[in-house]
Amino acid sequence: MTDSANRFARAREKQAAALLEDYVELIGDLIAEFGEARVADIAERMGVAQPTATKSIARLKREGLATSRPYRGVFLTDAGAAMADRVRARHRTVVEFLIRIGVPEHVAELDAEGIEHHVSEVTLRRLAGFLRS
Amino acid sequence: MTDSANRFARAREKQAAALLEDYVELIGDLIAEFGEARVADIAERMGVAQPTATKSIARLKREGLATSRPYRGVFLTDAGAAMADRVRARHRTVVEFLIRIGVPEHVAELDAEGIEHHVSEVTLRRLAGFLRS
DNA sequence: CGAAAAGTATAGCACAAGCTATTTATGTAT
DNA sequence: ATACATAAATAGCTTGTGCTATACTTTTCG
Repeated sequence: MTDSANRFARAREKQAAALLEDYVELIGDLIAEFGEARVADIAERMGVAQPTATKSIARLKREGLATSRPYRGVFLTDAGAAMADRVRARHRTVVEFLIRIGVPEHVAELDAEGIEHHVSEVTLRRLAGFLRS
Repeated sequence: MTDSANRFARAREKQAAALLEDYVELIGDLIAEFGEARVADIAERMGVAQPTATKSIARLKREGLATSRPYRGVFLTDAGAAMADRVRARHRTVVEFLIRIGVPEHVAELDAEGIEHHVSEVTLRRLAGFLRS
């Protein structure tokens, strides 16, 4: 296995986790904002059709991150809520960092959405350290 | 369409382009290094099975980035070569930037592999500016 | 209370990217 | 020159994420 093969394999794994992270964070946001997370709202905010959201939520449930009952809202498990907190904090750090180095806020938000999922713990600490300096 | 829906949609598009970028850059590297890019070498460096590489190369050809003849090597079109140059430069900038803020080189390489595809032109210029300061 | 509207689920399709197993072509060496 | 080894292509499967169309609940309102 070459070094580059390992890099690519790791990037593929991160990518597979990215969608789950986005859904979990969004569900957490909706619950905080409205007290519940409806499938229709999740779909709208994710920018996908409603059945697509339903299918992804099924995957969240399979992975133990969320629960739901038919025709009722979606809820996060403890694991899901912990992931949501972690993801939200990382997202904020990345956005603030980009803004700090001079990226317009609007662009920072766009870029962060893709970048954040590939920022390791080590790099995240460096970004946070930079923000404090 | 909500703002967040747009962010997610854009991130999805970037992701779809990411694999093509990686292949094109790698093919460029192999040609520079060995004078040709063989499917087997591409597969090994990408960390995928050979038929997976063949399939992705078919997509590159469909999108006008590469050419190939059966049982012969893979070559980049002008568009492909231009993309390879652009991607390689961006990759270097992201890695160097991470190293500059204190991320260990090894981690910088790993993280950059995922991050680079989501760095916009605007952000790239900021990163380059930071490196010059 | 019952009908319309809204929300959710299900069915079924497409495509990308991964895999293994197999076939086909090329290149090499006896 | 043929046989063997290597390389590439093809067949066919899986999973994830997207879609539209349709069916089924639930809620709301006259």
